Amino acid sequence: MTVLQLRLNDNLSLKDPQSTELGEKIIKHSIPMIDQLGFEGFTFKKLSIEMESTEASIYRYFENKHRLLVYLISWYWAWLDYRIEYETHHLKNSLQKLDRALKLITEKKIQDNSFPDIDEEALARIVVAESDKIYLTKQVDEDNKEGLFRGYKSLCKNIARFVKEVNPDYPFPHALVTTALETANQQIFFAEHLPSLTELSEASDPYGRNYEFIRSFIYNSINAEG
Amino acid sequence: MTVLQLRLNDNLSLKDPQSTELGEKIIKHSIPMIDQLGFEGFTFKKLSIEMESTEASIYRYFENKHRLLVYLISWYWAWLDYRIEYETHHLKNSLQKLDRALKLITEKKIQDNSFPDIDEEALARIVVAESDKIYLTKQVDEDNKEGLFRGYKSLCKNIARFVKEVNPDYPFPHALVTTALETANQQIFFAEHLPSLTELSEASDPYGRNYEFIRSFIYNSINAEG
DNA sequence: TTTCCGTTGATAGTATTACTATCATTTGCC
DNA sequence: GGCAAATGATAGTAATACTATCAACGGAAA
Repeated sequence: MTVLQLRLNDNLSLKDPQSTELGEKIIKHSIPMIDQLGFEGFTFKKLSIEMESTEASIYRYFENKHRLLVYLISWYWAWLDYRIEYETHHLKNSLQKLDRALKLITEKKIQDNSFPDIDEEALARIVVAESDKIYLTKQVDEDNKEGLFRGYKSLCKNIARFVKEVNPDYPFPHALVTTALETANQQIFFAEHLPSLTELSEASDPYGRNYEFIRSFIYNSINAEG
Repeated sequence: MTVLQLRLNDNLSLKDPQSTELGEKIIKHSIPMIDQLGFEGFTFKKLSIEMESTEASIYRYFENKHRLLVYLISWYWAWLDYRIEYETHHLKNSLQKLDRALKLITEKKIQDNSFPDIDEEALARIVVAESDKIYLTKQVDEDNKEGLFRGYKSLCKNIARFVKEVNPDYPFPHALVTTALETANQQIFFAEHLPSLTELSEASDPYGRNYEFIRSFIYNSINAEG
C-alpha cells in the first residue's frame, strides 16, 4: 500500500512535523499519550521523556499543547475527508454518496496502512473525547482567523453538498451535517460513559446502531427514501 | 416573585454553597468571571481576590474549580428541568409538552427573578462554551458514580418521556433528546464563532431559527405532525 | 577542507497554578 | 462566658507552561 501524506494548514505548526524525523516522532508518540492520559494530563515534559528528546525541541514544532491537539484533530478530519472523497467519487447517486459518508463517519476506525506513523484507532478515541476542546476556548476567533479549523469546515462542506444534491430545498444542510458529525462522537462517548443518555449502550454493535440512528434522523429531515 | 432554591446533589460541593453567605458569594461571583475569562483562564486565586476572600475559604466549598463548574452547569440543567415541568404539567397533549420543552431549551435565556444571585444570561453562555468539559475528562466514570451528572440525566429522561408518549415505537428517544440538547448549544456557538458551519448565522433571529431546526429534525424523526 | 547554518540537546530559570497546612480571629448560640 | 464552627491570613510545595541561552553535531556550500 502506498504511503501517503495529508497536507494540512501551515499555521497548525511552527515547523511541519511531517518534514523531519523528530516531527514524526512527536506525532507518533503524542497520539497514544493523549489517548491514555487525556489532554489535561498530557504535557510536553512527559512527551519529551517518552520520546527521549527535550521540551525545547518540541516547542520548536508546536507553540503549545493546544496547537498540537488541533493539529492531530485536523489530521483526523482531513483523513476522513480524503476517505469520503475516495469512496464516493465513483458513485452516481447523491443519496448513495451521503450514505457512504455517514458510514465512514460512524464506523469504528481501524489502522490505515497508508499512514504507518498514525494510530487511527487511538486518534479516533482522542477525537471522541477531546475534539470539542479545540474550539471551546477564548481564542477561538483568533484561531479561526488563522485557519486552524479549515479541515473540519471542508469536511462539513463536502457532506453538506451531498445533502443539497439530495434535497436542494432543505434549509439547514450545514447545521444538519455538523449535528451529525458531533453526534457521531458524542453518542459513542455516552454509550461508554453515561449509558443512560443513549440507546446505543444497549446495542450489541453500538457503532452500527449509531449509524442507523444518524442515518434515520438525517434521511427523515431531508425526506429521503431510506 | 417568590425566591426559590434548587436542590442539587450533595456530592457537587463539600459544603452547600446555598447555605451560607460566603457560599452564595462564590456562586454569584464565579458566574460572571467564568463567562468573561473562560474556564481555563478562571482560577480560585482570581475569584478570591474578586470576592474579597481567600483561596482557602473557597476550597472549603469546592474541591477544585472543575467541581465548581459541574455545580454551575448542574444548577442550569436543574433550572431548565424545573421550568419545563412548571410550564408543561398543565398541558394535555404530549406533543405540546415536547414543543414547549424544545422552546425552553432553545430560547435565549433572560434573568429569572426567582434566583436573584444567579445571572442566567451569563450562565447560559457558560453552558454553551463549557458544559461539555464537565464530562469530557478522564475522571468521568468516578464523577458519574458520585452522581454529578444526575441533573442532566433527569432533564434528558423527562423530555425523552414526551418523545415516547408521542411515538412509543421510536427506537432512540434518549439519543434524540441528548442530540437536541447538545445541538441547541453547539449551533449557537457555531453561529457566533464558526459561522460557515451553520445556517443559523445567516438568520436575523438565530435562537428562533435554532428552535425551528431542532423541532424539524425531532418531529421528522418521530413522524409527528409539525 | 573549511566554514557555516540549521537542527537538536542540555540546562537553567520564571511566573503561575492548584493545591495543602497551620494557626489566628471572628461569630453565633447554648 | 465559653465553645465550636466558619473564615481569614499566611506560608509552602510540586507541577505546569513556558522562555532563554549556549553547546554540539551534521550536512551543504564555498
